[in-house]
Amino acid sequence: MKKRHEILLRKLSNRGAYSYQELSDEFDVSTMTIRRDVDKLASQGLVIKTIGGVQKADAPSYFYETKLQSRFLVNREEKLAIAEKALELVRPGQTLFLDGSTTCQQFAKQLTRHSKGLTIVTNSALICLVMGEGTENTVVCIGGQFDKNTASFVGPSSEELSGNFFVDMAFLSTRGFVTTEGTFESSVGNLRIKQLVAEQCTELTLLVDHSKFRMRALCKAIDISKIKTVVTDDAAPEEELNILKEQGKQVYVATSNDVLKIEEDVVSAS
Amino acid sequence: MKKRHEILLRKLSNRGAYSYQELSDEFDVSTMTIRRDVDKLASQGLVIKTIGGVQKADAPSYFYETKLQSRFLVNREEKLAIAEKALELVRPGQTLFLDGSTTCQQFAKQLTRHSKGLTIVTNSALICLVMGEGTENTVVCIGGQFDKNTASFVGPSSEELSGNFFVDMAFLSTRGFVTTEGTFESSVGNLRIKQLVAEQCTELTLLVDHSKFRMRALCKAIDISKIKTVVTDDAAPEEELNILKEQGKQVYVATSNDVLKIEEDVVSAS
DNA sequence: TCAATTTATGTTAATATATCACACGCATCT
DNA sequence: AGATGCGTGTGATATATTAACATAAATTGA
Repeated sequence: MKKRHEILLRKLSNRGAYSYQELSDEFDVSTMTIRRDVDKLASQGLVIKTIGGVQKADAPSYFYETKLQSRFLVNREEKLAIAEKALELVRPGQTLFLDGSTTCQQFAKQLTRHSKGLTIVTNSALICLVMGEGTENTVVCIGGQFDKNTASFVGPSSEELSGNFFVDMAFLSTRGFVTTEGTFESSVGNLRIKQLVAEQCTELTLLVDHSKFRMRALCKAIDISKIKTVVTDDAAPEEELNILKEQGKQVYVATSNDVLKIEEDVVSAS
Repeated sequence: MKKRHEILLRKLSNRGAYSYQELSDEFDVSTMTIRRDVDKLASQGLVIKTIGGVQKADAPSYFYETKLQSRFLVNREEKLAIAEKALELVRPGQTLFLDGSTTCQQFAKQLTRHSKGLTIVTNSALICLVMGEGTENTVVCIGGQFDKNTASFVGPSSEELSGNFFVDMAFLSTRGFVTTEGTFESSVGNLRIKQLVAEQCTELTLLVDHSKFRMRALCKAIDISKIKTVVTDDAAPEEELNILKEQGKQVYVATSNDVLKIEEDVVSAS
């Protein structure tokens, strides 16, 4: 590895992108030479060639999990809208629990931007990283066996530990939600932790996008009686929301700017 | 958000990059239209424009921590060489502890590729994610308060939990290493956990690049008597290695292909 | 030490790519 | 109907990329 290569990588880690011209001036070599440097680094995946310059290759590919990444994109706008709405529920100085769902990741991102002085308890590695960047909040993580599908910690030692935490508000997402019964999960891993958290929080808030309503899954997780508040998006079925209100639940409906369903055919055909 | 935009993002999450021509054919619109789509998405940071096409914006920026990222680049080749060498020490079925250092991250990456059936215990969120991707190993994480500088978990509850784990081999890195005394750390956060792990492992291996030798830091962490094996790179001072050998330590020296020091002046001047 | 070889670099011309400006079709609103 | 705004396609122009060649510097082997 050449000296210029090393320096270029370090420069990129400070500032995200440089033009060939800038680099040519700074290193005092021709743009052609810089181009050749960049070609080499790009072929190793260390940088990304852009038009007229070079950009840092953000995170090495192992920094994220592909399945999670794609799940992050499903109903992205609704999840963002729900996360923003949920911000209204948080009071200064509170202790919160967030599960490892992508909805809660969005929520964590919003919390990082708009709040400080909170204590966040989670069992998700990604939430820790999300909140780690420039946050003014304290983040506590429950350990345990790492589940790569959800990037969160599950199993006996998690459960033991989560039994020690008592939070003001728990924010949970779910796989399926039946308004007369409660929430459902399809994997037993997260089930137990969610149940423990539901037991030990003062208030339980459910973050559910419209696609979860009227869906059951393998196991019942949390009984409807434990849920105090529900935050969803404006595509959620009216009648279900009415059932919740009749039960005395607080219902928050977030309006997402642009709800566009994607024909799965088009995508899977590619 | 337009339908084409949504679909393009999902396509990119499956396959990393597309040319304008391909997209033009698939969507049956002109390349100009695709270019305009990509421009919009690029301005939102959702994709990256490349020459003749578009590439997915790997991880959202909050997926990684900037300081960590840059630390990852310091002595990168030496750390990689050390990580590869350390692979030789691992036996099938063992239980290992890895700390949150960048050297151990490299090691974790190598383990993911070259081993299976191991149980890895760590207090680092990044190691979990590193090993989560396609690993055949079990990963267990110690929870606790999240330290954003090292992306690892520290504090009382971590210490309590780490007291429950007994591993075959612990791989630790360090801030400073004096061959006649032991290792040194500059933050108290990781100190206690490293000490506990050192107590409770059958074998302790130190992964240190040459820059750590003869350096002290705020607190003494681990006494030299506890260390059984040292893995370092070929720029480590000979005499120090001899001192280790005289003490009966196992010493492994990794040869990095290309050791080039970078003048800090040049970098910091930028 | 010198010549031979490789490697790194700069210059130019060609090719490919990106951008701009304009015109068209289509929907919406008054 | 006419006006407005939006998305789109076409072609001209500007810019960037690549390839080919020439030169300079470093490396190698006798």
